[in-house]
Amino acid sequence: MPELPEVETIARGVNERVRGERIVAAWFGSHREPFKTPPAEQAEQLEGRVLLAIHRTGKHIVCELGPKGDASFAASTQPRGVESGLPEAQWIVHLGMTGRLLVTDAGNPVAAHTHVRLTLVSGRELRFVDPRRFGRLEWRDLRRAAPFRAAGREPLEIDAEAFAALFRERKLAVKAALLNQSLLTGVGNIYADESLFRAGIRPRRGAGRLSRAELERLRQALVEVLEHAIRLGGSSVSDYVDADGVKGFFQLQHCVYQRTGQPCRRCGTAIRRLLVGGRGTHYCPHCQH
DNA sequence: ATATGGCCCTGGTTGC
DNA sequence: TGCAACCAGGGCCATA
Repeated sequence: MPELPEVETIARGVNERVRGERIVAAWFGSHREPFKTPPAEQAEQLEGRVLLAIHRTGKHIVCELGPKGDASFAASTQPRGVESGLPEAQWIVHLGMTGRLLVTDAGNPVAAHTHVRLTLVSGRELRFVDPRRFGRLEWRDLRRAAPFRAAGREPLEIDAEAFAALFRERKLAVKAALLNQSLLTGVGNIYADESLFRAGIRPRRGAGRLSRAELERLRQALVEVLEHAIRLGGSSVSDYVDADGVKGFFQLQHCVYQRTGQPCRRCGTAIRRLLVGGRGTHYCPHCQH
């Protein structure tokens, strides 16, 4: 399930590969996809624009797009990477649980559940594949709307004071608070469990009942876990792969996530599993208090 | 206002 | 061996 480190890895990979390329054709295959913008409008708008940059905000991939140009003409006259200028629109991709954004040669076989194919000047394609269709695709015209902003704060940027304020007075479990995207953006089930383990805090503790020291431990644990995972290319559980189809390696570092019954790496106690806010939750009963 | 639980959707795993 | 029930959970929505 792509969370902040996986989305960061994918956004970086896609950016390196397609930045500066012009989209010459856009194909949207499924009309059952919960598109935030009608698929026909997205396809029509994407065609002819240059991908200026691709980056991550929370769990969202934001593609910055230049003004419309003549796709067929541009193909032969615009060297790759020379385009500049301010973005005129954004294409927002949320991968949901099983979404993938892949860069591939146009001739390569099209995987099942491929919902979008963007043909690029170079002959390659940017493809959106999502078996469970929990992903979301949105078009934003920057001439009429503000740039995309996630509701919650970035865990890698928030300072100790603001972090503590997010949890103050809250009655819900600290794990549920970590997963709430309107508080923090980008944290999902894996990194919530792993950061709580690293901070030594039980997932069912009330968010508002944590001491200031515990909250600061949690914030630091979150930063360390997320940055470590980014360095390793994310966690490959289920079928996650990056823009090149390469797996990440952080799953090998997991201390608690999906390790129910296995010995804690620190103390040897069997890892326990329970349900918090309807999500499978893993913790060490000895190391976490 | 905050918090909770159901729903969507498919593939992999489990159980009979 | 085969097939059905079950589980995975991010975000959104209705409800308390």
